[in-house]
Amino acid sequence: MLQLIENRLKGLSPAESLVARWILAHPRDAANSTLAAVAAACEVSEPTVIRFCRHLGLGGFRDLTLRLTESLSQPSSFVHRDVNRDDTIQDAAAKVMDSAIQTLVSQRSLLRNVDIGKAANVLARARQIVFAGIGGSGHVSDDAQHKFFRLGIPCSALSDPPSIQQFAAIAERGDVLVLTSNSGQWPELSAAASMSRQRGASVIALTDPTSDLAAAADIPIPCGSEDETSLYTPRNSRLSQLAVLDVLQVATALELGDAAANRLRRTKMALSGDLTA
Amino acid sequence: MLQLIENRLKGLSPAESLVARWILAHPRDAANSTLAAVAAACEVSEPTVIRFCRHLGLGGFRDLTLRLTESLSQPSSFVHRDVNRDDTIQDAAAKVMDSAIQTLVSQRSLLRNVDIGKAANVLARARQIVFAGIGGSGHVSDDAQHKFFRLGIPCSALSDPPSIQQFAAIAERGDVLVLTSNSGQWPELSAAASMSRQRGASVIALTDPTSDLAAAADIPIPCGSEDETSLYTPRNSRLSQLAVLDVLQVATALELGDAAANRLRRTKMALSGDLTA
DNA sequence: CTGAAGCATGTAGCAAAACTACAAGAAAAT
DNA sequence: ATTTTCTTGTAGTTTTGCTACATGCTTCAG
Repeated sequence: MLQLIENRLKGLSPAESLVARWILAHPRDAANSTLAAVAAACEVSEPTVIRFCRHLGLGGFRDLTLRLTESLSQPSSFVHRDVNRDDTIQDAAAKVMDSAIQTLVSQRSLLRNVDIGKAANVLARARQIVFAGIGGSGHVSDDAQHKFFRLGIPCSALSDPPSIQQFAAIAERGDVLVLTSNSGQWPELSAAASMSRQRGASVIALTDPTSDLAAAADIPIPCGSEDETSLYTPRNSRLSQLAVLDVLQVATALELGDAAANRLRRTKMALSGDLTA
Repeated sequence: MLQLIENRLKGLSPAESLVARWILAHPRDAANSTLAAVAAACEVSEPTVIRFCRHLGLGGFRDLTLRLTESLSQPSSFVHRDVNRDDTIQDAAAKVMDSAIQTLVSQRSLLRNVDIGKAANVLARARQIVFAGIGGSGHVSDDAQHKFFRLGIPCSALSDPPSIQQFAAIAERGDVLVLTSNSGQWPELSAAASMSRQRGASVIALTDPTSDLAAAADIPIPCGSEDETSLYTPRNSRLSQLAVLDVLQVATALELGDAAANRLRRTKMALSGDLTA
């Protein structure tokens, strides 16, 4: 959470960044204060504080205090520190692993406020699922397709804008489009989301909750909106995306019940050769 | 916190113990609800809920929600428990995330005994790097190729046995073959590793350290050897593989020094449009 | 240089939420 | 049976978070 605030710092207006800096300096106080107290301490008005919360993708001030206490209580053993050129190889390795772990830990708490059941419900009834993403997110989509087809649902994965737009043009009611994007700022993806919805398909978006894409989707799922600033930091958000898609797959399997369980069992057996016997 | 409530249970009046039991049964709901909602759910009056809070030594209802989110986010050390069909969607989601985190935590300690520097050294001097894997590991290879090319090293990714064997047949000194396999038991991969080495190429294998493939490689890197037994457990080892490849990429970048740093910087700028200006 | 448009910020008011005071009823003690 | 005490709910008060609107600043076209 604090990490998230720090990353967003430069994108905020003067008054709001005042709030951000005060919270970063007194996180413990902020978590236990009232809206009025925080506004007074920052010497800004109350609505400014609320607007600050909204810019972070939170529901309001109440949400902020909850998230703050949450992140303050988390173990700090895997806090992320950037790799720099003077690190030894072993230090760098530990840092990269730590940041990966930290990413998943934050994603875990992000998911607490998401209605996974709603997404699972839609996915379970899908006529077909199309996973789509550009660049690195394309590989995430491939992975998802490779995982969901085992539930017996027709699946495909698209990773270039022309294909994605073509699909949007022929999407039908019952189709589910799952879009993955780190920033959520590619206009092509938002356009595909809008057109698909217009044609009656459902759109799930794994992306920054404040992005255009999230706004264009039926079911936005906040995902890995963290930093990615440092030169040597890998794109950890894809790990979040993969893990969230795992969550969705498991949730969908539970929703589908025995039928899905049997298919999963048979796919496992296929690999160990038990089916041929 | 939940423990504390349980201890105090018998010392409470009837109406208050109603509240206590409801909170113990629905801690997550309680943390996100309002006083009125909790009172309604327990079928008691609002002051009763407040009195309950005071009996616990808390300041009020506000305090209760804070403390609850706090203790709920204290990850139960992310120990892995299998998802089963009776889990609620939210429970299943937490379990999936926990198992993903646990996988990375163990991978982190596995890496402590691996000479990353040796692998980075080989990679940094490579004429070309070929990433190869079958099935799910194929996507991991794609991701790696998509990441390493930014260092300026010629890279490709192969994900089917025929292609992999063809590459092994023409591998040369200076080429590096990075094989990824969960079990390390596909004979095709071990054969490709042996032939590549025989022809003077280096072979790095991300796999089970006791496997045939690990034995056939120059530099084996233990990776995600955990079992993936349960029906609903995702293949977490691929998260380990991705993270380890991140580590290798960062290590290689550090080994290459300024040249790689500049290339990384330019690839970042390309995305934000700064190069065209 | 002027005026319009858009953005940032604050003021005032509102609805809800949390909390308090008090009273009614039940159980226990005299 | 009467008083006392303890438990619980009702009604009211204060606080809190939030929204609608207005003001002022910046930016940019003409």
